[in-house]
Amino acid sequence: MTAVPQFDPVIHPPARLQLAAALSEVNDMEFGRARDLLGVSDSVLSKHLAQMQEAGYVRLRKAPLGGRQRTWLVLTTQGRAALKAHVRALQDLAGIVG
Amino acid sequence: MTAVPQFDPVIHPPARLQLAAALSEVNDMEFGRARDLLGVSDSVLSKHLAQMQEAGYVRLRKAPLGGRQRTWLVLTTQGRAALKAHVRALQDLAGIVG
DNA sequence: CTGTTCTCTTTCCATAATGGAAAGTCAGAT
DNA sequence: ATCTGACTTTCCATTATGGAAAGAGAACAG
Repeated sequence: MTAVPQFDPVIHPPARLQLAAALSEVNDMEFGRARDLLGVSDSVLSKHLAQMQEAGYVRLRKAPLGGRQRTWLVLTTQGRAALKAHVRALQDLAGIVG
Repeated sequence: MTAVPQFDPVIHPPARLQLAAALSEVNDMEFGRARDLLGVSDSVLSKHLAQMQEAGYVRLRKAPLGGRQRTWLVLTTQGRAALKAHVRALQDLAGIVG
């Protein structure tokens, strides 16, 4: 047999996986809230977002809130599919049903 | 709410996750077979195994086969549980049922 | 209009992880 | 005693990840 199917390198790393998972449960999330949720610095979240955007998994909506500009993170359909595929791949791989 | 629950750093990296998954489907696997399955070099597999052993997820059984000594990899109960927990954590996180 | 503040981005580093090649180890074959 | 096969360990190079600090843009103060 060849190799085991690879996981999506964009979505697999813990921080990005957790972010995708968190975003999958809401319509959108504020940048600052996501940063606190992951427990990382602004710069780190920003860099992860850049990669996820490049892969088309996340979209950033900039809109004012309380006077100041805020950035809202939205998991795209593609990102949602990638997350789901990851979970499914893992289940298949592990042969775990429940 | 504090941060998102962390994934087990020992079992989360792709190579080790795939190895754990592969081992979860069999009673044991030969070192060489696992190496080919993952598509890595001897040294790399050996190093991953060292970490998984240290975590108690894998046990190595050295036994002769065809005259030469071979190493058999066995996923421990603990390793199996860790894999299962990982999958479940992911499911919970993603809120994906099917 | 200019300076300040808030909210991200980008740059600059430092550290850790991952991978391969090559050298090292060890048991069994010769 | 030596050689060979099957890992293991060491050495290096590359990449990833993280934070701090400097940048950039928008809105507000004055």
